[in-house]
Order: sequence, then C-alpha cells, then structure tokens
Amino acid sequence: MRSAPTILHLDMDAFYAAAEQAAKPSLRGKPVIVGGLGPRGVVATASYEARRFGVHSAMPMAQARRLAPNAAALVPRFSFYRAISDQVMSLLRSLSPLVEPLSLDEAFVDLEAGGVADDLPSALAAGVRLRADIRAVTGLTGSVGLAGSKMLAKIASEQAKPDGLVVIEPGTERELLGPLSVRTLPGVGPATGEHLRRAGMTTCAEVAEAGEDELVRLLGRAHGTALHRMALGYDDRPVVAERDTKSVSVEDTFDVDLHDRVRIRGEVERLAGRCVRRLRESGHSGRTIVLKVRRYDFSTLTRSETLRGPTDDPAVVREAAARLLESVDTTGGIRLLGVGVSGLADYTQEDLFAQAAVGVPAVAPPPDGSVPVEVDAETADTADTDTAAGPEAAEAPPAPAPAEGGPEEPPVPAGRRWSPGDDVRHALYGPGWVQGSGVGRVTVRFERPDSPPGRVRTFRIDDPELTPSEPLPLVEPAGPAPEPAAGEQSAGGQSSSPATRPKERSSGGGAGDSGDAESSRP
DNA sequence: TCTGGGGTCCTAGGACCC
DNA sequence: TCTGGGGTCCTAGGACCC
Repeated sequence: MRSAPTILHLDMDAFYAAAEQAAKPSLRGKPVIVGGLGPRGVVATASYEARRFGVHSAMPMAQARRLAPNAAALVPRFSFYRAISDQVMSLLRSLSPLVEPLSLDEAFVDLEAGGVADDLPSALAAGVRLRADIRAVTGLTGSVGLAGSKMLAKIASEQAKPDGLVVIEPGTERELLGPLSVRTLPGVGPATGEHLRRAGMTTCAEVAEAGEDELVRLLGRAHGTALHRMALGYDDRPVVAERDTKSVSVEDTFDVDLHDRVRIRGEVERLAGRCVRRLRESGHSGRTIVLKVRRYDFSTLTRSETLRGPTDDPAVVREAAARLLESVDTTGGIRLLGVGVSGLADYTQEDLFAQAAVGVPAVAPPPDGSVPVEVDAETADTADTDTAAGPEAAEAPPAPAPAEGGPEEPPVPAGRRWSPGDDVRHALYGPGWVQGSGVGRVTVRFERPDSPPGRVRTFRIDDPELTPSEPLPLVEPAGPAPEPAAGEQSAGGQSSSPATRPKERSSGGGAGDSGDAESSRP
C-alpha cells in the first residue's frame, strides 16, 4: 500500500479481437469472435460488438455462433498478438524496470520504482501518455487503472474499460470496495464465491466484517487471511518483474473422444515430444513428469512421476508419460490428454551428461518400488541427436478423430490447410486473409491494415498463386502517430483532479492514414 | 455440437527422517 | 513398548487466472 496511486495496471481492450479488426478493415465495427473453431472450441476473446449479443470469453464457440450468427469467427494468431504485445511491453518498460506481465495483454507497472511518478498528478500524466503511446504505436486501445496497490489498480482498469483511465485514490479504497461483489476480489472464483454466499457474504464489506478467524475457518489459512486483507483494501504485494517458470505443459482436446488404447498411447508420446521441445526452447530441464487425462464425462485426473534428476531428453519424458498412462483406465473414452514437466532446473542436457559422467543416475526408481529405470547407454546416446520429437515431429493437427471406436484414423482432410483469419498472399491480388474454406475452395478477402475494406475472391485450395504469409504491421513504422483519444475519467475517490494532460503527441509524418477513425478531442 | 490451453498456488495425506 | 512432534518430499486434486 502506498499513499500515491503509482501502481499502474494496463489491460488491452478485447485484445485478440481488436488486433484482428485492426488488421482487417472489413471487420471494424462488426462482431468478431476469436477462438477454437472445432466442435469443442471456446471463445478466447469477443469484440465489443459481439459482446452485445451475449458472447463472452470461455463460452463454447457453438453457443457463441448461435448468439451471433453473423459474427466473423477467427482462429487465434498468437505470434501476431505476441508481436503487438512486445511493442506494448516495451512502452511499459520505458516507464519502469518493474513491469510484471500477466499475459499478452495485461501488466502491472510500478511507476514509483521507475521514477516517473510519485504523486497523483505525475501518475495520471504517465497513464494518459501511455494510453496515447499505445494507440500511436499499435493502433489499439488499452485501459489503465492507477492505485496504491495491485488489487485496486486492477479493479480500476476494469472500471475504465473500454478505452479509459480510472484512478482510485489511496484512502478511498475501503468505501469503494464495500458495496462491490466478493467476486471482484482476486482469488474469488465461482467455488469460493458460492462458499461465501452460503455463509451469508456477497459483498466485500460483509467479508471485511466477518473477521479473519471466520474466513480462515471457512477457506483455510492462506486463502482466508489473504481474502480478509483484500476485502479491507490491504494489499502490499510488490510488482515483480521476473518470475521463474515453474512448469511447462501441452495438452490437446480431441474433436471426438478417443477409445483406442494404441491411438491414446501414440497421442501421449506425441504430446511428450511437443512438451520437451517447449521445455528446451525455454532453456529448462525438469524432474517431474505429469500426465493429464480428461475423460468422456469431463472428470480429470493427473498422474506424476519424479525422476532422480532433471531431464530434457524426449525419450525419457516419452517413456515416463507412457508408463504413467499404464495406470489410467481409459474405458468410456478420453477427450483430452496432456503432458507436463515441473520441478524445472535451468540447466539442460549438457549438464545432465556432466552429472552422468560422474555417476549420478538420471532416473529415479518408480515410487512403488518396482524395478528401477536406469538411463542406459542407448537412451543417453540418442539424447543429443534426437530433436525433441519423435517421427511424428511433422505435427499433424490434434486428431481429426477416428470414426467412433474405430482403431484407424482417417487422413487429415485436405481442406484444413487454410483456417479463417490466416494471412495469405496472392501472386496477382497481393495480401489478404482467409475468410473461409470448404469443399476444395478457399475464400480470401484482399485488404490490408491501411487499406479500405477489400473485396472477396474464391480460389481452389491448391491454387499455386496463393501462399501463406506473415501478418502486416498494423501501423507503418515510419507512419504518422494518431492523436490520443480522450477517455480519461477519474473515479474512485472524490478525486476529480485536474487531469494534467501531457503535451499532445506531435505526429511524426504527414502522409497516410492509419485507416481507423481517430477520435481526437482537444 | 457443453465446457480450450497455458499457467499458478494451495491443501492434504503418506512416506521418511531426525 | 507405545507413542511424540517437526520438517521435507512426493502425489493427487482443486480453485483460480487470462
């Protein structure tokens, strides 16, 4: 807790959907849903236009499409979002070394540690300028919360959405929190919310009044004390810039439940390969292998095994995962499989070899005391040549699922090559994106971030003139900087405060237009 | 056409050691 | 011969977050 609102929380507005709308002029002002398009897909982000139909994150895509049948449904393009996120995060790091990203589109910033703010006016100025800079650099909008703690900064940015800024002045937090739902507090989800409701608490004030002992009795030590403090507005968690990764995992939900044991084992081994590749990319090895299985009825179980030392050997992880699968009953069908590694160490295989050289076994005996598994010469030999994935490295998409119960899997249908939203380039028509594909055809809309809405053309899916391509930048690097939008308000306290507006950004260049209508108020 | 994928943290019980 | 407590590690599950 601090006496000036120098903790900033940034939350980009409907990030994935907004990025798609910025990239695809024909989608601006229209409902857009980004998420999984398969039969079991869910919504990752819905544009504000789509939210008006009742569509929201984590909703099954099928339901979303019933609610908003005319919405554009697009597959997420994470590398594109990451590139935008990197731009935003570097703007944040120009404010302070203490930046704590929570996801691609969200972060805390400690303005005080950065020396850019030590009181309300300077914090407000930094927030206003940040929003303008984000708009200029990415073409997208983000909402900013400013407060004396992380919890309240986050609540503030939520209140600021979309495209706004809210300050909660220190000293006003308790009265502000009091009437809010307990679900506002971090760590209170559906289960805890229901738990508290049954105990007669639905607002933060009621939680605060209940007292710490009561909450600990209800929710356990850690959760109870934390919640009581939060409800009172006490939160002194620091902004932490670098958090060590604790685990790496991959999982796939199948379009149709898997029954065939051989197929299931094959998928587990494929996932193990993918997991190890990710593990190695992150520069880690790990000791504990976790297998995750979700059954036909959505019940989920995990099985884990801890090795004597860390590994990033695909064969070792694959074999451990397969061993864990042996103890799982798969009758009835499997809808999801996952493989993870935790107990991470920084070093990788070379160090493990160094250990092996001095005689430390890499693999511990299974906990049940059965035959110990040793790293034998063969395994060790393959370790540095094996490229993290088995023969399946080519990476077939997660299972177009066999006909019910059938042991054979059909080949990947040819039409899968183009997903809605993919960037493409046509030799004649230039850059565009896939609007849809089916029965041997693919429909492409030809437009770019800085063009007017483009027109649509249809091709054969194997048209040689049509190739996948990289996303175009949303804002031309040398281009003009759009004017900042006004959306700032001051809420929370009686604040009001003269919004120390920073100087308007002077736009760098004259030509062009970022395409989006900018609302620039004086 | 019910319910993704990648994480984090906490709890609880048993093993094991001192 | 009956009975400690504390600490750590491991496993499994659950809640929560974006």
